Amino acid sequence: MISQAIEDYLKTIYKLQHGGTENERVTTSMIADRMGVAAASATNMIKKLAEMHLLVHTPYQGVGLTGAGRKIALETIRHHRLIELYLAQALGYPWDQIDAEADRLEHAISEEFEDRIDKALGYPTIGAHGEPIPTKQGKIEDLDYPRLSDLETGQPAIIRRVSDRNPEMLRYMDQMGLQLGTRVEVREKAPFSGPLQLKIDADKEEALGLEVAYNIFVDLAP
Amino acid sequence: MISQAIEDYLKTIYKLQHGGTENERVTTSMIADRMGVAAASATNMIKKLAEMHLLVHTPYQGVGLTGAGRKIALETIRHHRLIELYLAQALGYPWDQIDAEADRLEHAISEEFEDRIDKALGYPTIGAHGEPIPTKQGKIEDLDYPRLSDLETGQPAIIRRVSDRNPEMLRYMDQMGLQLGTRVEVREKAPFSGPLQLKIDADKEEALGLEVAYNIFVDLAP
DNA sequence: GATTTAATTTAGCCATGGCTAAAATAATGT
DNA sequence: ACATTATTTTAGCCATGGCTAAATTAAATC
Repeated sequence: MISQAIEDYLKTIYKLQHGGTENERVTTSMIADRMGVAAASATNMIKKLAEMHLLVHTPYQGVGLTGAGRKIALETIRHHRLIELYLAQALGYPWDQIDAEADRLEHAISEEFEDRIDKALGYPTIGAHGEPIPTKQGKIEDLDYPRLSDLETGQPAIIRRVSDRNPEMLRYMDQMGLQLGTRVEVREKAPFSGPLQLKIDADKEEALGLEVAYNIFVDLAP
Repeated sequence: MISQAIEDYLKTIYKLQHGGTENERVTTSMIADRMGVAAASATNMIKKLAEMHLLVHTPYQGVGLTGAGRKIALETIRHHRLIELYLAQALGYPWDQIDAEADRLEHAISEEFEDRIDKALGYPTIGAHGEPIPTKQGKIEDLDYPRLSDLETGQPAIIRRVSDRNPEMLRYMDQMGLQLGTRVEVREKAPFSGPLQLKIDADKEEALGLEVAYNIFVDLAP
Protein backbone atom coordinates (compact mmCIF):
# COMPACT_ATOMS: atom_id res chain seq x y z
CA MET A 1 0.00 0.00 0.00
CA ILE A 2 0.91 3.62 -0.48
CA SER A 3 1.53 5.03 2.98
CA GLN A 4 1.69 8.65 3.99
CA ALA A 5 5.45 8.32 4.32
CA ILE A 6 5.75 7.01 0.76
CA GLU A 7 3.70 9.91 -0.58
CA ASP A 8 5.91 12.35 1.29
CA TYR A 9 9.12 10.86 -0.06
CA LEU A 10 7.84 10.76 -3.63
CA LYS A 11 6.63 14.33 -3.42
CA THR A 12 9.97 15.48 -2.02
CA ILE A 13 11.93 13.63 -4.69
CA TYR A 14 9.74 15.05 -7.45
CA LYS A 15 10.27 18.57 -6.19
CA LEU A 16 14.01 18.07 -5.93
CA GLN A 17 14.13 16.69 -9.45
CA HIS A 18 12.10 19.50 -11.00
CA GLY A 19 12.75 22.27 -8.55
CA GLY A 20 16.14 23.71 -9.33
CA THR A 21 18.13 23.73 -12.52
CA GLU A 22 16.20 20.69 -13.86
CA ASN A 23 17.57 17.16 -14.27
CA GLU A 24 20.04 17.39 -11.45
CA ARG A 25 20.65 14.05 -9.82
CA VAL A 26 18.75 13.65 -6.57
CA THR A 27 20.92 12.27 -3.80
CA THR A 28 20.15 10.51 -0.55
CA SER A 29 21.35 13.40 1.55
CA MET A 30 19.24 15.93 -0.34
CA ILE A 31 16.18 13.81 0.35
CA ALA A 32 17.10 13.24 4.00
CA ASP A 33 17.66 16.96 4.43
CA ARG A 34 14.33 18.02 3.00
CA MET A 35 12.44 15.32 4.89
CA GLY A 36 14.19 16.12 8.14
CA VAL A 37 15.30 12.51 8.69
CA ALA A 38 18.67 10.78 9.04
CA ALA A 39 20.43 9.73 5.84
CA ALA A 40 20.11 6.08 6.84
CA SER A 41 16.34 6.42 7.07
CA ALA A 42 16.25 7.86 3.57
CA THR A 43 18.38 4.99 2.27
CA ASN A 44 15.92 2.51 3.77
CA MET A 45 12.95 4.14 2.16
CA ILE A 46 14.75 4.50 -1.18
CA LYS A 47 15.44 0.78 -1.15
CA LYS A 48 11.81 0.07 -0.47
CA LEU A 49 10.59 2.46 -3.17
CA ALA A 50 13.00 0.91 -5.67
CA GLU A 51 11.58 -2.54 -4.90
CA MET A 52 8.13 -1.14 -5.52
CA HIS A 53 9.34 0.21 -8.88
CA LEU A 54 8.41 3.77 -7.91
CA LEU A 55 11.95 4.95 -8.50
CA VAL A 56 15.27 3.76 -9.90
CA HIS A 57 18.22 3.77 -7.55
CA THR A 58 21.84 3.72 -8.62
CA PRO A 59 23.69 3.09 -5.35
CA TYR A 60 25.97 5.94 -4.30
CA GLN A 61 24.71 7.96 -7.27
CA GLY A 62 21.12 8.97 -6.69
CA VAL A 63 17.54 8.29 -7.64
CA GLY A 64 15.03 9.08 -10.36
CA LEU A 65 11.28 8.56 -10.26
CA THR A 66 9.62 6.06 -12.57
CA GLY A 67 6.37 6.84 -14.32
CA ALA A 68 4.44 5.20 -11.50
CA GLY A 69 6.38 7.12 -8.87
CA ARG A 70 5.89 10.40 -10.67
CA LYS A 71 2.17 9.73 -10.94
CA ILE A 72 1.80 9.33 -7.18
CA ALA A 73 4.00 12.36 -6.56
CA LEU A 74 1.85 14.50 -8.84
CA GLU A 75 -1.38 13.28 -7.27
CA THR A 76 -0.02 14.24 -3.88
CA ILE A 77 1.13 17.62 -5.14
CA ARG A 78 -2.27 18.20 -6.74
CA HIS A 79 -3.96 17.47 -3.43
CA HIS A 80 -1.56 19.77 -1.65
CA ARG A 81 -2.03 22.72 -3.97
CA LEU A 82 -5.80 22.41 -4.22
CA ILE A 83 -6.05 22.27 -0.43
CA GLU A 84 -3.73 25.27 -0.07
CA LEU A 85 -5.84 27.30 -2.45
CA TYR A 86 -9.03 26.22 -0.74
CA LEU A 87 -7.70 27.19 2.67
CA ALA A 88 -6.71 30.61 1.33
CA GLN A 89 -9.80 31.35 -0.71
CA ALA A 90 -12.64 29.63 1.11
CA LEU A 91 -11.41 29.84 4.70
CA GLY A 92 -9.36 33.04 4.57
CA TYR A 93 -6.05 31.56 5.66
CA PRO A 94 -3.00 33.80 5.21
CA TRP A 95 -0.56 32.36 2.68
CA ASP A 96 2.15 31.62 5.19
CA GLN A 97 -0.01 29.09 7.06
CA ILE A 98 -1.49 27.05 4.24
CA ASP A 99 1.53 24.89 3.48
CA ALA A 100 1.76 23.34 6.94
CA GLU A 101 -1.96 22.64 7.12
CA ALA A 102 -2.01 21.16 3.61
CA ASP A 103 0.94 18.92 4.45
CA ARG A 104 -1.25 17.02 6.87
CA LEU A 105 -4.53 17.19 4.98
CA GLU A 106 -3.13 16.07 1.63
CA HIS A 107 -2.85 12.48 2.86
CA ALA A 108 -6.31 12.38 4.42
CA ILE A 109 -8.64 13.46 1.63
CA SER A 110 -10.57 11.28 -0.81
CA GLU A 111 -10.97 11.69 -4.54
CA GLU A 112 -14.46 12.91 -3.78
CA PHE A 113 -13.07 15.70 -1.61
CA GLU A 114 -10.50 16.59 -4.26
CA ASP A 115 -13.23 16.85 -6.90
CA ARG A 116 -15.50 18.94 -4.72
CA ILE A 117 -12.93 21.55 -3.76
CA ASP A 118 -11.65 21.59 -7.34
CA LYS A 119 -15.17 22.46 -8.47
CA ALA A 120 -15.72 24.95 -5.64
CA LEU A 121 -12.54 26.75 -6.72
CA GLY A 122 -13.58 26.82 -10.39
CA TYR A 123 -11.03 24.24 -11.61
CA PRO A 124 -7.94 26.36 -10.96
CA THR A 125 -4.61 25.72 -12.71
CA ILE A 126 -2.41 27.92 -10.54
CA GLY A 127 -1.88 27.49 -6.80
CA ALA A 128 -1.79 30.00 -3.98
CA HIS A 129 1.92 30.70 -4.37
CA GLY A 130 1.80 30.67 -8.17
CA GLU A 131 2.77 27.04 -8.70
CA PRO A 132 1.05 25.06 -11.45
CA ILE A 133 -1.52 22.56 -10.21
CA PRO A 134 -1.13 19.13 -11.84
CA THR A 135 -4.24 17.88 -13.60
CA LYS A 136 -6.12 14.83 -12.42
CA GLN A 137 -4.45 13.00 -15.30
CA GLY A 138 -1.01 13.88 -13.98
CA LYS A 139 -0.04 16.58 -16.45
CA ILE A 140 1.75 19.65 -15.15
CA GLU A 141 2.69 22.86 -16.92
CA ASP A 142 6.28 23.86 -16.57
CA LEU A 143 6.30 27.50 -15.73
CA ASP A 144 9.81 28.66 -15.21
CA TYR A 145 9.88 32.33 -14.51
CA PRO A 146 13.13 34.21 -13.92
CA ARG A 147 14.01 35.13 -10.38
CA LEU A 148 13.54 38.70 -9.22
CA SER A 149 17.19 38.59 -8.13
CA ASP A 150 18.18 38.04 -11.78
CA LEU A 151 16.03 40.81 -13.18
CA GLU A 152 17.93 43.63 -14.83
CA THR A 153 17.44 47.17 -13.62
CA GLY A 154 14.78 49.23 -15.33
CA GLN A 155 12.85 46.18 -16.47
CA PRO A 156 9.29 46.24 -15.12
CA ALA A 157 7.89 42.84 -14.17
CA ILE A 158 5.00 41.16 -12.41
CA ILE A 159 5.30 38.69 -9.54
CA ARG A 160 4.04 35.31 -10.72
CA ARG A 161 5.33 32.82 -8.19
CA VAL A 162 6.98 32.76 -4.78
CA SER A 163 8.72 29.98 -2.90
CA ASP A 164 6.57 28.69 -0.04
CA ARG A 165 9.42 27.08 1.84
CA ASN A 166 9.78 29.70 4.55
CA PRO A 167 6.59 30.98 6.22
CA GLU A 168 8.44 33.88 7.83
CA MET A 169 9.67 35.00 4.48
CA LEU A 170 6.13 34.86 3.12
CA ARG A 171 4.94 37.01 5.98
CA TYR A 172 7.72 39.46 5.26
CA MET A 173 6.80 39.63 1.58
CA ASP A 174 3.19 40.29 2.49
CA GLN A 175 4.24 43.08 4.76
CA MET A 176 6.29 44.61 1.96
CA GLY A 177 3.28 44.50 -0.37
CA LEU A 178 4.79 41.76 -2.51
CA GLN A 179 2.04 39.45 -3.72
CA LEU A 180 1.12 37.51 -6.83
CA GLY A 181 0.34 40.08 -9.52
CA THR A 182 2.27 42.90 -7.88
CA ARG A 183 4.19 45.05 -10.36
CA VAL A 184 7.84 45.53 -9.50
CA GLU A 185 10.91 47.12 -11.03
CA VAL A 186 14.52 46.91 -9.91
CA ARG A 187 15.93 50.43 -9.64
CA GLU A 188 19.39 49.68 -8.42
CA LYS A 189 21.49 46.71 -7.41
CA ALA A 190 23.96 47.24 -4.59
CA PRO A 191 27.39 45.63 -5.22
CA PHE A 192 28.83 42.66 -3.25
CA SER A 193 25.52 40.74 -3.19
CA GLY A 194 23.89 43.69 -1.54
CA PRO A 195 20.18 44.51 -1.45
CA LEU A 196 18.32 45.76 -4.46
CA GLN A 197 16.28 48.94 -4.56
CA LEU A 198 12.80 47.96 -5.66
CA LYS A 199 9.90 49.97 -6.98
CA ILE A 200 6.70 48.30 -5.81
CA ASP A 201 3.33 48.93 -7.47
CA ALA A 202 4.22 52.40 -8.74
CA ASP A 203 3.88 54.03 -5.33
CA LYS A 204 6.48 52.57 -2.99
CA GLU A 205 10.21 52.07 -3.16
CA GLU A 206 11.97 49.72 -0.77
CA ALA A 207 15.31 47.93 -0.29
CA LEU A 208 14.98 44.18 -0.64
CA GLY A 209 17.58 41.60 0.39
CA LEU A 210 18.91 39.27 -2.27
CA GLU A 211 17.71 36.15 -0.47
CA VAL A 212 14.13 37.29 -0.62
CA ALA A 213 14.48 38.39 -4.24
CA TYR A 214 15.90 34.96 -5.05
CA ASN A 215 12.66 33.39 -3.86
CA ILE A 216 10.40 35.56 -6.00
CA PHE A 217 9.74 34.69 -9.63
CA VAL A 218 8.55 37.26 -12.13
CA ASP A 219 7.09 37.64 -15.56
CA LEU A 220 8.55 40.42 -17.71
CA ALA A 221 5.89 43.08 -18.10
CA PRO A 222 5.08 44.26 -21.62
CA MET B 1 2.19 11.64 22.19
CA ILE B 2 -1.43 11.29 21.21
CA SER B 3 -1.48 9.20 18.05
CA GLN B 4 -4.31 8.79 15.62
CA ALA B 5 -4.91 5.29 16.99
CA ILE B 6 -5.22 6.63 20.53
CA GLU B 7 -7.75 9.23 19.44
CA ASP B 8 -9.75 6.55 17.68
CA TYR B 9 -9.82 4.27 20.70
CA LEU B 10 -10.80 7.05 23.08
CA LYS B 11 -13.55 8.22 20.75
CA THR B 12 -14.89 4.70 20.43
CA ILE B 13 -14.81 4.12 24.17
CA TYR B 14 -16.54 7.42 24.85
CA LYS B 15 -19.31 6.57 22.41
CA LEU B 16 -19.78 3.11 23.91
CA GLN B 17 -19.94 4.60 27.38
CA HIS B 18 -22.50 7.27 26.51
CA GLY B 19 -24.15 5.71 23.51
CA GLY B 20 -26.61 3.16 24.78
CA THR B 21 -28.37 2.89 28.10
CA GLU B 22 -25.73 5.09 29.78
CA ASN B 23 -23.12 3.88 32.29
CA GLU B 24 -22.85 0.38 30.93
CA ARG B 25 -19.48 -1.13 31.45
CA VAL B 26 -17.36 -1.00 28.35
CA THR B 27 -15.65 -4.29 27.63
CA THR B 28 -12.62 -5.24 25.58
CA SER B 29 -14.67 -7.12 23.03
CA MET B 30 -17.06 -4.24 22.52
CA ILE B 31 -14.12 -1.99 21.77
CA ALA B 32 -12.44 -4.54 19.51
CA ASP B 33 -15.70 -5.02 17.66
CA ARG B 34 -16.30 -1.37 16.98
CA MET B 35 -12.69 -0.73 16.01
CA GLY B 36 -12.58 -3.74 13.73
CA VAL B 37 -9.48 -5.18 15.42
CA ALA B 38 -8.72 -8.41 17.27
CA ALA B 39 -9.50 -8.52 20.99
CA ALA B 40 -5.82 -8.92 21.80
CA SER B 41 -5.04 -5.69 19.97
CA ALA B 42 -7.65 -3.89 22.02
CA THR B 43 -6.18 -5.31 25.24
CA ASN B 44 -2.76 -4.00 24.24
CA MET B 45 -4.03 -0.53 23.58
CA ILE B 46 -6.13 -0.52 26.76
CA LYS B 47 -3.02 -1.35 28.77
CA LYS B 48 -1.18 1.49 27.12
CA LEU B 49 -4.00 3.97 27.67
CA ALA B 50 -4.25 2.93 31.33
CA GLU B 51 -0.52 3.61 31.77
CA MET B 52 -1.10 7.03 30.24
CA HIS B 53 -3.92 7.62 32.75
CA LEU B 54 -6.42 8.17 29.96
CA LEU B 55 -8.63 5.41 31.28
CA VAL B 56 -9.02 3.06 34.23
CA HIS B 57 -8.89 -0.62 33.53
CA THR B 58 -10.23 -3.34 35.82
CA PRO B 59 -8.89 -6.52 34.24
CA TYR B 60 -11.59 -8.85 32.93
CA GLN B 61 -14.19 -6.25 33.87
CA GLY B 62 -13.92 -3.30 31.55
CA VAL B 63 -12.72 0.27 31.20
CA GLY B 64 -13.82 3.79 32.01
CA LEU B 65 -12.34 7.02 30.69
CA THR B 66 -10.58 9.42 33.06
CA GLY B 67 -11.10 13.16 32.80
CA ALA B 68 -8.03 13.43 30.60
CA GLY B 69 -9.22 10.61 28.37
CA ARG B 70 -12.68 12.07 28.06
CA LYS B 71 -11.21 15.43 27.12
CA ILE B 72 -9.30 13.97 24.20
CA ALA B 73 -12.32 11.92 23.14
CA LEU B 74 -14.51 15.00 23.11
CA GLU B 75 -11.98 17.05 21.17
CA THR B 76 -11.85 14.30 18.57
CA ILE B 77 -15.63 14.06 18.44
CA ARG B 78 -15.87 17.85 18.11
CA HIS B 79 -13.50 17.75 15.17
CA HIS B 80 -15.45 14.93 13.63
CA ARG B 81 -18.83 16.59 13.91
CA LEU B 82 -17.66 20.02 12.76
CA ILE B 83 -16.00 18.45 9.74
CA GLU B 84 -19.11 16.43 8.95
CA LEU B 85 -21.27 19.51 9.06
CA TYR B 86 -18.81 21.46 6.96
CA LEU B 87 -18.70 18.74 4.32
CA ALA B 88 -22.48 18.69 4.17
CA GLN B 89 -23.13 22.42 4.24
CA ALA B 90 -20.16 23.96 2.49
CA LEU B 91 -19.27 21.22 0.04
CA GLY B 92 -22.66 19.66 -0.57
CA TYR B 93 -21.82 16.14 0.55
CA PRO B 94 -24.78 13.79 1.04
CA TRP B 95 -25.14 12.74 4.69
CA ASP B 96 -24.21 9.13 4.11
CA GLN B 97 -20.69 10.02 2.96
CA ILE B 98 -19.60 12.51 5.56
CA ASP B 99 -18.77 10.08 8.36
CA ALA B 100 -16.14 8.17 6.44
CA GLU B 101 -14.46 11.35 5.17
CA ALA B 102 -14.50 12.94 8.62
CA ASP B 103 -12.99 9.82 10.17
CA ARG B 104 -9.80 10.51 8.27
CA LEU B 105 -9.82 14.30 8.40
CA GLU B 106 -10.49 14.57 12.13
CA HIS B 107 -6.93 13.55 12.94
CA ALA B 108 -5.31 15.85 10.40
CA ILE B 109 -6.74 19.27 11.20
CA SER B 110 -5.26 22.00 13.40
CA GLU B 111 -6.97 24.13 16.03
CA GLU B 112 -6.84 26.91 13.48
CA PHE B 113 -8.81 24.84 11.01
CA GLU B 114 -11.31 23.87 13.68
CA ASP B 115 -11.84 27.52 14.58
CA ARG B 116 -12.24 28.63 10.99
CA ILE B 117 -14.86 26.06 10.01
CA ASP B 118 -16.63 26.60 13.35
CA LYS B 119 -16.90 30.27 12.45
CA ALA B 120 -17.86 29.58 8.82
CA LEU B 121 -20.71 27.39 10.08
CA GLY B 122 -21.90 30.01 12.55
CA TYR B 123 -20.80 28.20 15.73
CA PRO B 124 -23.20 25.28 15.43
CA THR B 125 -24.20 23.13 18.42
CA ILE B 126 -25.90 20.30 16.53
CA GLY B 127 -24.20 18.07 13.97
CA ALA B 128 -25.34 16.81 10.59
CA HIS B 129 -27.08 13.75 12.04
CA GLY B 130 -28.50 15.66 15.00
CA GLU B 131 -25.76 14.82 17.52
CA PRO B 132 -24.64 17.52 19.94
CA ILE B 133 -21.26 19.06 19.10
CA PRO B 134 -18.98 19.29 22.15
CA THR B 135 -17.74 22.79 22.91
CA LYS B 136 -14.09 23.74 22.66
CA GLN B 137 -14.06 23.50 26.46
CA GLY B 138 -15.21 19.89 26.36
CA LYS B 139 -18.81 20.35 27.42
CA ILE B 140 -21.48 18.36 25.69
CA GLU B 141 -25.25 18.52 25.94
CA ASP B 142 -26.95 15.24 26.59
CA LEU B 143 -29.84 15.06 24.24
CA ASP B 144 -31.60 11.76 24.65
CA TYR B 145 -34.57 11.59 22.43
CA PRO B 146 -36.85 8.55 22.36
CA ARG B 147 -36.53 6.16 19.46
CA LEU B 148 -39.09 6.22 16.71
CA SER B 149 -39.53 2.50 17.33
CA ASP B 150 -40.73 3.31 20.87
CA LEU B 151 -43.15 6.01 19.83
CA GLU B 152 -46.80 5.27 20.56
CA THR B 153 -49.32 5.31 17.75
CA GLY B 154 -51.12 8.56 17.12
CA GLN B 155 -48.35 10.65 18.70
CA PRO B 156 -46.96 13.16 16.19
CA ALA B 157 -43.21 13.75 16.47
CA ILE B 158 -40.27 15.39 14.73
CA ILE B 159 -37.05 13.65 13.72
CA ARG B 160 -34.20 15.11 15.73
CA ARG B 161 -31.36 12.64 15.41
CA VAL B 162 -30.39 9.61 13.36
CA SER B 163 -27.67 7.04 13.87
CA ASP B 164 -24.86 7.51 11.38
CA ARG B 165 -23.45 4.02 11.72
CA ASN B 166 -24.81 2.60 8.51
CA PRO B 167 -24.42 4.70 5.33
CA GLU B 168 -26.83 2.47 3.43
CA MET B 169 -29.48 3.02 6.05
CA LEU B 170 -28.95 6.77 5.79
CA ARG B 171 -29.41 6.60 2.06
CA TYR B 172 -32.60 4.62 2.57
CA MET B 173 -33.93 7.17 5.06
CA ASP B 174 -33.22 9.96 2.61
CA GLN B 175 -35.08 8.13 -0.08
CA MET B 176 -38.04 7.72 2.23
CA GLY B 177 -38.06 11.44 2.94
CA LEU B 178 -36.89 10.97 6.51
CA GLN B 179 -34.59 13.84 7.47
CA LEU B 180 -33.87 15.99 10.48
CA GLY B 181 -36.97 18.08 11.12
CA THR B 182 -39.33 15.77 9.25
CA ARG B 183 -42.69 15.36 10.97
CA VAL B 184 -43.76 11.75 11.48
CA GLU B 185 -46.55 9.86 13.15
CA VAL B 186 -46.88 6.12 13.78
CA ARG B 187 -50.24 4.97 12.48
CA GLU B 188 -50.03 1.29 13.22
CA LYS B 189 -47.56 -1.18 14.64
CA ALA B 190 -47.57 -4.65 13.13
CA PRO B 191 -47.30 -7.46 15.71
CA PHE B 192 -44.29 -9.82 16.15
CA SER B 193 -41.72 -7.03 15.69
CA GLY B 194 -43.24 -6.22 12.34
CA PRO B 195 -42.95 -2.96 10.43
CA LEU B 196 -44.75 0.18 11.49
CA GLN B 197 -47.04 2.20 9.27
CA LEU B 198 -45.69 5.72 9.26
CA LYS B 199 -47.23 9.01 8.22
CA ILE B 200 -44.45 11.19 6.82
CA ASP B 201 -44.77 14.97 6.52
CA ALA B 202 -48.57 14.98 6.27
CA ASP B 203 -48.58 13.80 2.67
CA LYS B 204 -47.05 10.31 2.51
CA GLU B 205 -47.67 7.08 4.34
CA GLU B 206 -45.11 4.26 4.24
CA ALA B 207 -44.24 1.02 5.97
CA LEU B 208 -40.97 1.25 7.90
CA GLY B 209 -38.96 -1.69 9.31
CA LEU B 210 -38.31 -1.74 13.01
CA GLU B 211 -34.54 -1.70 12.60
CA VAL B 212 -34.67 1.60 10.76
CA ALA B 213 -37.13 3.05 13.26
CA TYR B 214 -34.80 1.97 16.07
CA ASN B 215 -32.09 4.22 14.58
CA ILE B 216 -34.25 7.32 14.36
CA PHE B 217 -34.72 9.55 17.40
CA VAL B 218 -37.66 11.91 17.70
CA ASP B 219 -38.95 14.83 19.68
CA LEU B 220 -42.61 14.70 20.67
CA ALA B 221 -44.42 17.38 18.70
CA PRO B 222 -46.67 19.80 20.64
C1' DG C 1 48.81 6.66 -6.73
C1' DA C 2 47.97 7.16 -1.84
C1' DT C 3 45.46 9.39 1.58
C1' DT C 4 42.02 12.05 3.58
C1' DT C 5 37.26 13.51 3.63
C1' DA C 6 32.49 13.29 2.58
C1' DA C 7 28.54 10.68 1.26
C1' DT C 8 26.18 6.45 1.36
C1' DT C 9 24.96 2.05 2.83
C1' DT C 10 24.67 -1.77 6.16
C1' DA C 11 23.75 -3.65 10.62
C1' DG C 12 21.25 -3.65 14.41
C1' DC C 13 18.24 -1.33 17.51
C1' DC C 14 13.53 0.91 19.03
C1' DA C 15 8.35 2.19 19.29
C1' DT C 16 3.87 1.66 17.31
C1' DG C 17 0.01 -1.05 16.45
C1' DG C 18 -1.50 -4.84 14.23
C1' DC C 19 -1.93 -10.36 14.32
C1' DT C 20 -2.54 -15.64 16.04
C1' DA C 21 -2.32 -19.19 19.45
C1' DA C 22 -2.33 -20.48 24.11
C1' DA C 23 -3.33 -19.58 28.93
C1' DA C 24 -6.11 -17.57 32.44
C1' DT C 25 -10.35 -15.93 34.26
C1' DA C 26 -15.30 -15.28 34.60
C1' DA C 27 -19.97 -16.73 33.65
C1' DT C 28 -23.32 -20.38 32.87
C1' DG C 29 -25.73 -24.75 33.14
C1' DT C 30 -26.53 -29.15 35.36
C1' DA D 1 -19.85 -27.95 43.12
C1' DC D 2 -18.11 -28.92 38.74
C1' DA D 3 -17.81 -28.83 33.86
C1' DT D 4 -18.50 -26.20 29.84
C1' DT D 5 -18.31 -22.00 27.28
C1' DA D 6 -17.17 -17.33 26.40
C1' DT D 7 -14.24 -13.56 27.32
C1' DT D 8 -9.95 -11.60 28.30
C1' DT D 9 -5.15 -11.58 28.76
C1' DT D 10 -0.41 -13.06 27.82
C1' DA D 11 3.24 -14.46 24.84
C1' DG D 12 5.41 -14.04 20.86
C1' DC D 13 5.40 -12.72 16.11
C1' DC D 14 5.26 -9.16 12.00
C1' DA D 15 5.62 -4.66 9.14
C1' DT D 16 6.48 0.21 9.19
C1' DG D 17 9.52 3.86 9.63
C1' DG D 18 12.38 6.05 12.57
C1' DC D 19 17.39 6.08 14.91
C1' DT D 20 22.88 5.54 15.81
C1' DA D 21 27.25 3.52 14.89
C1' DA D 22 30.21 1.20 11.83
C1' DA D 23 31.58 -0.10 7.24
C1' DT D 24 31.92 0.95 2.55
C1' DT D 25 32.37 3.65 -1.63
C1' DA D 26 33.33 7.86 -4.16
C1' DA D 27 35.51 12.31 -4.55
C1' DA D 28 39.13 15.48 -3.54
C1' DT D 29 43.85 16.57 -2.25
C1' DC D 30 48.61 15.94 -1.97
